[in-house]
Amino acid sequence: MMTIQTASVISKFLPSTHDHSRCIEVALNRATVVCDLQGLRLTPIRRRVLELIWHSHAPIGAYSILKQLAQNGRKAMPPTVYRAIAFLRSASLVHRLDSLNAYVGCGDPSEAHSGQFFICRKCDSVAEIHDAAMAGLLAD
Amino acid sequence: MMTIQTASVISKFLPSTHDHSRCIEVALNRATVVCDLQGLRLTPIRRRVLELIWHSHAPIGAYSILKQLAQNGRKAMPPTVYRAIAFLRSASLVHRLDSLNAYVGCGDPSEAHSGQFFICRKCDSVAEIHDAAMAGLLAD
DNA sequence: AGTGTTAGGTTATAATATAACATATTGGGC
DNA sequence: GCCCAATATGTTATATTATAACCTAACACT
Repeated sequence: MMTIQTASVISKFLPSTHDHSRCIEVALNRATVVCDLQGLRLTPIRRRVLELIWHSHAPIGAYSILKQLAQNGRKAMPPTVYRAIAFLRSASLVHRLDSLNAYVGCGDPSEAHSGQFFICRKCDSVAEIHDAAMAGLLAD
Repeated sequence: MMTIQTASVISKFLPSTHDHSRCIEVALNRATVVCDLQGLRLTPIRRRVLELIWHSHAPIGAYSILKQLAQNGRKAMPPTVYRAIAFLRSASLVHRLDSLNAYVGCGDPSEAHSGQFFICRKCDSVAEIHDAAMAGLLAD
């Protein structure tokens, strides 16, 4: 038996009543700042994809993003979306949820990290935690 | 900040020198017992797929299993493999590693469980742990 | 303006997984 | 042993997710 500690909550489940437009606004503003600071280019496509991912706290699939991009007049193909996702992930603005083949906005893009997620089966909403001490097991 | 505890090691990384034929043998024997006890049918296809998954401690993809099944005279199609995998997973004999779209034998099929995995980037080998207390976060 | 770098467009295809329906095999009651 | 219902497998087609490869456009810097 071993012990794992020091997990911190990055984002919690929010009540369905929360003002989500505020979440989107905050996320986009943060993204702008993060990219500015790091000399990254948050182009219109990348910004739009991030906005679509933040449409809710539920993870969204790449082809769902693609459909919505296409609706807005743009004709978009898969590489467009996957490139935007790759960029956003590399900037820690978005995480991939492997178990769902889907993507979700990161609540704390201040620095690169990998976290763990809890996915609500009722509302599909996601909470993120970060555990800094798991490496302990690797000593075995 | 919150604390998560009580993670137990289900299977460790093994030295590359270990007698892997023994691992396969043990896994197949355990599978026979587990299925017997639960009234599950470990058919030749299912047994063969389990054996292929246990070919090493590295996770293996469904289509890789498929190719190897096909080599042995059987002509196999995707549903054959996916059904066998579904059965083995339902019996906790195999786990899916979402991040790799791949499957790995379970070191402790004694009862249903979901675990966490560490994947060695050098040898692709997998170690499994189980954490019983993560539900604490859900109280939020 | 010229040029090297990064971003995006376009076409095609790879890799993973399942739907839907047909056939075969199995285990259990009689 | 025979039949039936349930389970397992075969077969065909297609859905879903993701990337390769190559080309053009926009940008940033001199």
